[in-house]
Amino acid sequence: MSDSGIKNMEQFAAISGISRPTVSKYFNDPDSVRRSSRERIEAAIDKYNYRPNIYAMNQNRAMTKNIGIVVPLLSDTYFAEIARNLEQHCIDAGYRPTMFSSHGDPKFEVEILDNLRSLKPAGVLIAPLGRASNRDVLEKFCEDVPTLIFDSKVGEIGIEFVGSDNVQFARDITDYLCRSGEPPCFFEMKTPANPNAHRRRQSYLDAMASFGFEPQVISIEGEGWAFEEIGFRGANDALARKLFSTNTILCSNDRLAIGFLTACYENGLSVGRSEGDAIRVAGQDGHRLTRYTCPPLTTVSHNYEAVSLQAAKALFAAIDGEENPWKSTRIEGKLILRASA
Amino acid sequence: MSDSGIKNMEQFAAISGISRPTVSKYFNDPDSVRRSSRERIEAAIDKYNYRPNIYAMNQNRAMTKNIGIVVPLLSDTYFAEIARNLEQHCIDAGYRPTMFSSHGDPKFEVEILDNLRSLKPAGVLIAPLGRASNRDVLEKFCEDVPTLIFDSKVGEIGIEFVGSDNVQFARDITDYLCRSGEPPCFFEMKTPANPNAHRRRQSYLDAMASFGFEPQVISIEGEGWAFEEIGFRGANDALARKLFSTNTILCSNDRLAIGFLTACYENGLSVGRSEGDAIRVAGQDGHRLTRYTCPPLTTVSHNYEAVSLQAAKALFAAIDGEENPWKSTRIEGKLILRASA
DNA sequence: CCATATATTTTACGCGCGTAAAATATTGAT
DNA sequence: ATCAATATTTTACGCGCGTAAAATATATGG
Repeated sequence: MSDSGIKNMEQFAAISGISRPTVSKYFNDPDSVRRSSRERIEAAIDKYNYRPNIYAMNQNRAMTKNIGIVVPLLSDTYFAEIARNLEQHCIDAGYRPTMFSSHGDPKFEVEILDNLRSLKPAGVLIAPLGRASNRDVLEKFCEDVPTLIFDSKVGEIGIEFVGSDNVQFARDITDYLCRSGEPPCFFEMKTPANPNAHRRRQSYLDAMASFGFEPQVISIEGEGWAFEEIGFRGANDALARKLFSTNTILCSNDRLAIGFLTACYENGLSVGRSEGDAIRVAGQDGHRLTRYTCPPLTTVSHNYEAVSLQAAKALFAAIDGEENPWKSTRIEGKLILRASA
Repeated sequence: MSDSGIKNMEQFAAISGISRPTVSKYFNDPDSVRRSSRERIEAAIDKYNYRPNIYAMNQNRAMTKNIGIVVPLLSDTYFAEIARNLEQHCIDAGYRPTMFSSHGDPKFEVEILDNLRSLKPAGVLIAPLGRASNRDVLEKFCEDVPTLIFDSKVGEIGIEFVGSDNVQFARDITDYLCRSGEPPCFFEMKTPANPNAHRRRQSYLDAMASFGFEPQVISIEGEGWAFEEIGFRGANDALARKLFSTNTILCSNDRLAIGFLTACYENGLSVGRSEGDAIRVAGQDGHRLTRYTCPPLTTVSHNYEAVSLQAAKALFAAIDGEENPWKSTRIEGKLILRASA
């Protein structure tokens, strides 16, 4: 019964006994028509299952109800999780979200922005690739479309920036590791895709300095987004070369840490904070699988819900015309203590 | 310079010295206009960066170039991976894919199909939730829109079914486990969301019978898609109750196996196929992180590329008008031997 | 070079809906 | 009941493009 013979709003309006423009108003905001009209329209909708043609709706409208959600990599559970949260917030607010993944490639990112323009979105939520992003394209896009950048800050552009407080992440976990055992070294990619990695490293250095400990940073080779593999190889290599001056490793992120744990396992190093353990390993991000590594990984978790809610609300406010000065909102993470450190 | 004053195809056509309908033809198929026209149009595109209004393009067209890709859960790396592959195939074939996640909830699945109708897609690729899917809605949708169901078969509906050969998965790994040590028991969820789980169990039973071994199936409680947690709890419980009559565990899928490994770790059971190891654990799916579990997990991997390619090609053929009888294509997986078994 | 077949472009019209402005209905106070 | 003020509906027009049919250009064969 999905096609009940009603082809357009004209016919639907005729059958429900209301003028077409009133029906049009109803679909844009059910509360903008008289109660009696609304009831008649809704009865007719139930009866004939009519939906307006979405293309005709949007073609002559300055701004649609579409919102684009762009992340660097949907197969990364962190981004999948936050994208899911954002999607729900958009739906709840009456928007039509569409998700896009840059697949770790700046060319795709540019292409997505290009396609997004033609969708005439009311707004866009984007987690840029970071270092690899085309800043000019992104900046131009922000000028043309209400855009909120989250996760990785790329200049002071867009409505505002919302992300995690990576300084606090690294400070708190460094603090914890120093108090509970040997001071950690910092294990990271030499050329990380994501600028947050730099903040975490710097915060680690600052924390170590404030405690009066000598810091050590191990920067490993590797390009791309296969962090587990990069961490695994890097750890194997560093272990073979006995690079570590401490038994405690703070990884720049959880996925590197997962690779690190595998290297420890294959090198016969027992990971943990107990007497007989050889090494302590911690991560950062609160990756969903860190609970199930062996041993479970000590980490700092993003506050997914707070980040996505803040990002969504700020975008909606901007769409509604609120003019606020650019700002950066950084949300604290939560230390999660597990057996690995 | 994105807005160069050109507002519509009329103006663009005038400037490039070609009639508007010819320009329209060009955008629908650049090869359908004379070479000289094409070159002039492309020069003008470069110069003025004009793009047709996507809504106006689609509102008066029987069929769009949109393709919907629907998966049960985008945060599950298996679906994220296969969705990514499908997306690329659609783009390569000149379609505009849009990804949707049912978030494990049949209500969302129905809602997505409902929204999809109004997008007037040329076709849809859907991995249904499975057991929980609303079959009537899905069947009706398949009648109205060219739809290809993949991963989980739900009746003989849609263009064809494309998925992995789960019978072969379980047979081959059971075979391997029997030959290389004690025959395995089968560890699964009692009420799995995905019908493939049943095929795997049955195939395990058949394989065991053919070898003349006594099968054992451990079916654990748990609802939803948090498979690692369900596997972890189920394994803890089963280990405590000493339910296993063998030292070899074949898990119904990798995510259950990841939880199982964690339980082994926390119970002090060393997992592996070496002399001193207490237990062997294997999974099925080829989850991307199984390489980095401790120990790395023996599994059967989906042939992601073959599944997605077959699904995409079949859909495109149907969109192009090819009428083929419904069929089921099941693609073999590849045994991946690692340290866990 | 001409006639015919074919490829390409142009003419002409309509799709389904948004929206300003005009017309009408409703409300509230007197 | 009356009248202004306000809420709601209707009139009237146009958005940007797809597409069938008509007109024209190009290719082919003799």
